[in-house]
Amino acid sequence: MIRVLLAEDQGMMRSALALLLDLEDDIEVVATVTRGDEVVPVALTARPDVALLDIEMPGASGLEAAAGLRDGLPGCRVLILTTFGRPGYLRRAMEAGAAGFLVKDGPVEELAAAIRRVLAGEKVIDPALAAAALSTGASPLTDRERDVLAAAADGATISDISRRLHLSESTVRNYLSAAIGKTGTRNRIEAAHTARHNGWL
Amino acid sequence: MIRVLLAEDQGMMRSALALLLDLEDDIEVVATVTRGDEVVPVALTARPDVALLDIEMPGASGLEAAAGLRDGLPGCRVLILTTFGRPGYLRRAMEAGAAGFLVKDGPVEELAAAIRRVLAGEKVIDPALAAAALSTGASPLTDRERDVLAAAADGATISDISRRLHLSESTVRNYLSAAIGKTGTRNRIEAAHTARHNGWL
DNA sequence: GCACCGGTAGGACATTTGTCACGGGTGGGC
DNA sequence: GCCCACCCGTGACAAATGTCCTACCGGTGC
Repeated sequence: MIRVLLAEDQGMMRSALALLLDLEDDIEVVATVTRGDEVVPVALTARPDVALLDIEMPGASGLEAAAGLRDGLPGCRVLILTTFGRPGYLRRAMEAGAAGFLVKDGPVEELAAAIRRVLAGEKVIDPALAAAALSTGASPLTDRERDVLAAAADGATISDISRRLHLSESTVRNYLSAAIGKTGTRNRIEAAHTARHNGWL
Repeated sequence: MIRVLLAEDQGMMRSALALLLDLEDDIEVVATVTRGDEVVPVALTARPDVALLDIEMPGASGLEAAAGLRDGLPGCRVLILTTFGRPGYLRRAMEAGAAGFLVKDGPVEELAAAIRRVLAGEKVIDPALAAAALSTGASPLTDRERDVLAAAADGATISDISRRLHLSESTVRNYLSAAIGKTGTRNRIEAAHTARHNGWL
């Protein structure tokens, strides 16, 4: 039996996946969690062979959880399952030691198949997505530029950001300008859009 | 047997729900579609008793599809199933003649139960959500304000919007200013956030 | 040692954005 | 007929935003 840990915050998706996976006779869902920060502690006692992680979760992202698992439970394979096939997500998933990356499109049968394949040591990645990740390249944003852009993306003004990040207003303007330039856009809103689209936020 | 039409664009969710519903012995999924604009045509031949509609779909939203069904196939009950419990969504769903409104949290068992209840003529609505919808109130935005804010939300500048909507730049500024005022926010980004959060876009 | 990059900051400047006061037009409700 | 809401527009003004240049500091790589 393949022991699976399932991390997914959306209730209906979580229970549907758990039910479907349990229908497979070689797969057993040994634990389900709803928050990213519960993944590692629960995995340490449940000892899954494969962890199926959503990315967008409260507490911690699936990518952070993947990195935590690599350190805390190295034998456990990580399979990322996400709504958004953003190039940056795939890149970061691989850097966090994930063995596979699936998007929540495509049929459910893919899922069980992917679980068996990562357990056999294979890497499971959508080829089209891999190509997109390679062509898009790594994020051009520095850490600070990312922070500032993320803050600006939810409506903060320059002075809000400067207070929130303990920077001078001039510095914030410089970072924002740099982020806009590097993303090839015309203002902070477009910059935030393309950064999000590419998984750079 | 309860005949169900399932409209959901996300592949894994769609097939998972279809499978789970078919496991119930009094429910039969007679059609699945992936786009909002396929709902009515398919329903006219498949003749479902209940239509289970996602809101965010390509082609047309589930809310538009619900209105189409009310006109084209009045006997069919509509059950909206969505990720976001936005007050405005619930309000618009009811106005479009929906019999129920479920969020994709909570267990899958709720789903089959809700289907049976709407077929029995009941309205199925999360009480907490109903309270939020009532307290938030209807959208204060006029049609034009909504259009302009929506355009601004994805990075368009004033002159972009004026060209896209065939308005003068001054007019666009006035509408944006009005939208910012009515949402009680400080700039277009915050205005877009709260409008989206409340389901006004 | 030196070049380079990232973080931080200031100043000057043009552009964009947001506000306000005002006007006109249209259509619906009482 | 009158009022009101919505549509569309102008002009002026203040505030925020975006760009560019300069500068200093610490670390990293050669």
